[in-house]
Amino acid sequence: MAYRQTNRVKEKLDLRKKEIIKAAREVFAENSYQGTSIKALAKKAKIATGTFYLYFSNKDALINMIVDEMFQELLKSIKNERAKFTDGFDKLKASMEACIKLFIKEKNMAKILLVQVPSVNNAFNAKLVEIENELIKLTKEDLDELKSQGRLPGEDTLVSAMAFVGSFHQVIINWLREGKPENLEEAFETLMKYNIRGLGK
Amino acid sequence: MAYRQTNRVKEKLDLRKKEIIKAAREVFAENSYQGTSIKALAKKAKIATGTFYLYFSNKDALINMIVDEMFQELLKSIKNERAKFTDGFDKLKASMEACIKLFIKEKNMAKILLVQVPSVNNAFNAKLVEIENELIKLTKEDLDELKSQGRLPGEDTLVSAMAFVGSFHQVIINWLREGKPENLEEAFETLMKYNIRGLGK
DNA sequence: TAATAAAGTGAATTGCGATTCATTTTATAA
DNA sequence: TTATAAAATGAATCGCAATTCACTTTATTA
Repeated sequence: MAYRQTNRVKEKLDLRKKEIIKAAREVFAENSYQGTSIKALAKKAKIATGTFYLYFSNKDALINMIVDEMFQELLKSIKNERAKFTDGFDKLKASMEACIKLFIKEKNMAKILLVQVPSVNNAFNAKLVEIENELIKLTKEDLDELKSQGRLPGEDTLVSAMAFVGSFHQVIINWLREGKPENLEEAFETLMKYNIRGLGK
Repeated sequence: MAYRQTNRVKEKLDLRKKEIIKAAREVFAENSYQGTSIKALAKKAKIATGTFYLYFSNKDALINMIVDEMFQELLKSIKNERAKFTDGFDKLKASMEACIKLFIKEKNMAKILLVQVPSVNNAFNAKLVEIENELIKLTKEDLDELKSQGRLPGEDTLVSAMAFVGSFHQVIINWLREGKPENLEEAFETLMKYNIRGLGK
């Protein structure tokens, strides 16, 4: 016998896998998921097309991994920021601020996630919807808590949560798509005011 | 010479074209635009696949015609309802009510337009974005008018308009996707209250 | 009713991009 | 240094769906 994968090689492979993901994020953001062939992706990642399949079973596996990573990062960031507050309104604000900050930091990633929203395949679409619904659910929990404290009017918190998340979604989408509003952080302040009033504080 | 298209035939062709569009709306709503082949569409429309190309130059031409029709219907409906009012807030409410009513009436259509949002091709995507932006623009005009009357705080009306439209968008999307909220008309009332407060009336 | 043109048909073609695979290169260990 | 297994390569294959086209059917008019 002669050859057992050594640590040095393992690290090299790990690195290369990360490079492929990085390249994928870039080309997917430039073109779209659908619009980029494995060939083009491979070119960007500086590997042969066949090599791609040594790292991912297929194109879907790749996009799923990317979306999962994004989702995890988003949730982690939200949880981190929320932990700093106890008041319901503060937590709500912290959540959305975490989103905004992450999107600013990872604009490319956000484009894939939010702008391209490709109906690519059911599994992928379902994942995006799941993320959105998770955010709505988290928001609804905050609203229910505030409502139980008598700090919000007795309206349907599900609809309010959707309105809340939807308003952010729309502004972020437009910012990603056409750069309007120019300053997302500034828009965030307006948006928060809008929604806090909307909730009926 | 022998044969000139007669009126009877012209009408038959017109009818068939409409049937194809109707069938397309149905299958696109069931599966997606991308997910339905011309063959499947033809089957639904009870024509041969080749016949499709006698009516449309290609698949894109079809979806563009459908989206255009939807857009026209939506704008017409909005304008109709708005014309009944002069007060800014009333016009705003009338616009959104017109949207909601049309979406309820044309749920299938709405699914294609809003849920599938396929990144299919740039031209198509651009059209969807255009529709959304048009709505935001119309809303912004209303807000600017209200602002000039001193009936709204001095915040960025573009961001407010996006928040307004986005909140509706989100609720409608969720209603289409998973049937929550169950009663869209009821949600509409909550949403209007939310947004009127949000605007800072 | 016969000649002709429009309308319709669906199997065959085409094109495109994901995936495979025979071959080459690189890394490991005896 | 050599034998062997892993990793990489990219041209060839495969599959799928849009589009075409040779042929059939239907409608019109002389």
